[in-house]
Amino acid sequence: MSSKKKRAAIDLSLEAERRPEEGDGDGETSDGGAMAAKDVKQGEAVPKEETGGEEKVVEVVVDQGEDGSNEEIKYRSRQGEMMEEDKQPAAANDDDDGESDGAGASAEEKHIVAEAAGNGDDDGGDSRTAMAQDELSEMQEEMERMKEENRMLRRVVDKTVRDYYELQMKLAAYQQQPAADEPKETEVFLSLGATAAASAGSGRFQEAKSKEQAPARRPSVGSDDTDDGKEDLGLSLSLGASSYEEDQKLEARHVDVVDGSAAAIGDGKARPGYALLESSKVQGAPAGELAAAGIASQSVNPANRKTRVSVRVRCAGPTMNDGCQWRKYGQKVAKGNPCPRAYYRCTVAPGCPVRKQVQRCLEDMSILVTTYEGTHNHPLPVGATAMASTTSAAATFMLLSSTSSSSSVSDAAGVSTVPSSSYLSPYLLNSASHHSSSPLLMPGTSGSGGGGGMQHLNLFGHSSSSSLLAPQAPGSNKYPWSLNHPPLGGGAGGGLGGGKRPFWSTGADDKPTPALPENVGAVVSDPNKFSAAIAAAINNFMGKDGESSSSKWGVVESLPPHE
DNA sequence: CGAATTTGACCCGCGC
DNA sequence: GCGCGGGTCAAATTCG
Repeated sequence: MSSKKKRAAIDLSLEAERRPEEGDGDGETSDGGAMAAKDVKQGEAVPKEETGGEEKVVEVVVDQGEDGSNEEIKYRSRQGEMMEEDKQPAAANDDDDGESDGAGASAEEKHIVAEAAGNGDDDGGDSRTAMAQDELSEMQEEMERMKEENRMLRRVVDKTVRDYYELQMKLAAYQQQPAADEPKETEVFLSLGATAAASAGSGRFQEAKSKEQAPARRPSVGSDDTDDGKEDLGLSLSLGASSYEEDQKLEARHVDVVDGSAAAIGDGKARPGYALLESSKVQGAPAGELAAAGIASQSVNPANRKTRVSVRVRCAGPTMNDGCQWRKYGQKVAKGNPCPRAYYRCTVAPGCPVRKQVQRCLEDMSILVTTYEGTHNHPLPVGATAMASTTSAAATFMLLSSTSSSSSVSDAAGVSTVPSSSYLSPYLLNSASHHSSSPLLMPGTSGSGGGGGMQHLNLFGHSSSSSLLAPQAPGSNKYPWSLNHPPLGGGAGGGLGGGKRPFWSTGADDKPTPALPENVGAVVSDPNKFSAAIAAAINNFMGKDGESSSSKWGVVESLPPHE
């Protein structure tokens, strides 16, 4: 009856810092505010679950400086209220600083005293000793004053901190209220990256959702229309989990790696053909592999789980190199997006049920949206494993973050180490179906208001404009990928598996990549780099308040295929 | 010649 | 019940 659904989506975005000169783009952005087909799709899919569900959204926006350092962090509730980044850590630090300052003062004082005494002993002159003593007393007085001042300051700080906590609690309570009322759907949206990018990204998500959701739900994010121009590109990973408690329909989790410019794909639609994730099938990968992937074998969850992992990557090739071998078995133009959607099947192992859909993002044609479904019944190539591991971790991290967000969003930053991501291991991993039993996940879904919800986290790097991978073939085809392109290794050639065809990822050798920044590199082309990029994003995110290393955001890029 | 891709047709679920 | 749209199948075609 009550087809309750838990849905959690986490979106992690790695935004590539782009150079202005690369921004010439090819006018791909011409599609303006048009919604990406996948967005539409998502929008279509979500409605079933979200109709009537009230959403709670907490958005974390991290502004990044040009160098990628985080300059500003804000939490934004769904209702649009925005409060300054919880200075909790900062406040604590201030407090500590204050104490340490005090300690430092005392130490200094002692030092001075000792020095004065030493001088006196050395010189032995009365007058000089008297002068020293006068000086000393003066300094002591000053010290006293400073101490007093320090105490006052500390009181002020304490009070401020208390006030802050109070406000935070109030906010949390306020945010939880709606969730309690309508536990069906909760959504946490976290974005990291340039404000513009983040808001743009969230905007897109909203855009996608607004399809089926009440428009009023996300007032805070606005102007989706302006997103197009931003072209914040990069890699984002979003993880979503949805469980249909109704009968054994299926519980789906999907991790989307989405760039900020596009919405997550996930359509939670239950399709018959999705019965790919029976845990029983989880057997192919050797333990070592699983371990490497950060997957701990675990209690199998009763079948009926579908895993969907959506990866969005700026990629010029027909597909991104995920380390697996794929064979194209179909292509179709989805409504709302002129770019055809290609269907691939994993050919690494004969009976592997894993499939993937690849489609260009309408908003930014340079972005490739790859959605994986199912679980491999065979050991994964190293590259695929790496990606699986990373995306899993990212997803897990997101979940954890969002989980804690219900009480205190700031905790998200504290979730630095995400141990086993097994439960989320949807991405290409055999054990994809284990996730649900994860204790970590549970609190997230159930705790956040009883129904689970949608969580979104975006890690955006700085976004500038224009696509990194500018138009490959300037005269010929505006969107070469939108046409039936020769394989280029993308579909079936796939990478590490030792496919016959060289993957385009390595095509860098063949063809000089136009305007590709060295640091950008073909991350996507190399699954390891890809995962590294995600990891970097996560690390960056976690270390945001620390001296956020100006480390560049991972740039998920793929080199254009050689033609 | 075998393998992979293309592409139109078919199937199925969902909304109206 | 019908139409729409997404996903899959399989014959035809292309490529190495």
